[in-house]
Amino acid sequence: MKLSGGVEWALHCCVVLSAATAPVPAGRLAELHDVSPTYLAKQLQALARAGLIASTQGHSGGYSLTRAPAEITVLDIVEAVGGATPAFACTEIRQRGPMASPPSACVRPCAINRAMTAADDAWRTSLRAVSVADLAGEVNDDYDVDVFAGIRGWLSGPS
Amino acid sequence: MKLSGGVEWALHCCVVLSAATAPVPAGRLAELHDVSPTYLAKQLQALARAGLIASTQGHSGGYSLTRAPAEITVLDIVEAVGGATPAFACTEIRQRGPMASPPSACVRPCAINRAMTAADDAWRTSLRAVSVADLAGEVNDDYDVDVFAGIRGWLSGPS
DNA sequence: GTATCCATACTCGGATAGTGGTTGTCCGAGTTGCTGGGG
DNA sequence: CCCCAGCAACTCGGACAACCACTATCCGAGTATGGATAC
Repeated sequence: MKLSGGVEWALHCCVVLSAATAPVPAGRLAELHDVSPTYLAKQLQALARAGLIASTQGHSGGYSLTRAPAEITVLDIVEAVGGATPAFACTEIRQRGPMASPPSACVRPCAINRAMTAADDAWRTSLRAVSVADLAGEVNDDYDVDVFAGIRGWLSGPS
Repeated sequence: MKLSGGVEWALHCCVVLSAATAPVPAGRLAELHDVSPTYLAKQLQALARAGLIASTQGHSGGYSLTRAPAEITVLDIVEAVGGATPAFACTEIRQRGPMASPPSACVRPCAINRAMTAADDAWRTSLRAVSVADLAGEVNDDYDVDVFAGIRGWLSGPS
């Protein structure tokens, strides 16, 4: 039960992108967060494949959000990077072994599967309730200064 | 983002144990569910280490629940087998890189960590709301016959 | 007949290999912006 | 002065290894049962 560490990177990148005014290259994002540039590129590619961010090639290219920050939920990012398959996969144990239930009696998921799926839904619902815009607002509220103004300045700066 | 498959086995075993009247050996549980006996033993050991089930050694020994089925939640089992560490681990990215926040400004968790932790709490709350007794009741309601009477008979039967 | 002892077989428990997925890395394809020359 | 062709540098994208957790397995430690034996 472990979530891919790249999810955290992707979330931070999306928050930064929501404040950027121009496409940001993957290398610049990696430098800003002090993480492996090549591996971060992999996560950004996953986000691009999911349609959350768009890539601009060539000089002064990079990544930018495709939708308004308020229209991108944390769940979108987590599913794009970490995979959308539920954490729990029922293998239908009840249909195996000497006391196996006949398939005709297994029209609905078993009780264990229902409980795990309900928990998974609760998890997803909680993540769906938070948008990138919400995150950005909270980050700014946490500190007294305007963090994103500083980031914007650094992004447009040299090197 | 994948939950250990052994969690499903452990849940089924606990439901079966809630219906058993005598200790059940690990090998018998494995035969009932048609799974690897040695690997299932590992999961049962984890449950025993967590204090959810007790082992009786020697002839006619086996595993049995230590508490009433209503006092054992699904979360207890999931944490015992799959580990109790949260799925999301914040690495404090905000304190790294050229725009790092000073540690003095990081008294509370960052917004991303808060959102992920809230979702994790929702997941755990959902699992905590279901007990082994609830599962057993639902399983019986799903079928017309008394499933556990059959299982009890098979458990006391030969080979 | 009863109590004791012992051999047996059965149980769990931790230490030990194999495998898929996440982590980390690399180089090639494609596009943009700039520069220089020509009209 | 304006336009165009060429170049160079920068960007992403997918294909390629290394490490760790989950999967699967084995053999040793310990104990209750059952029977045989002595009283």
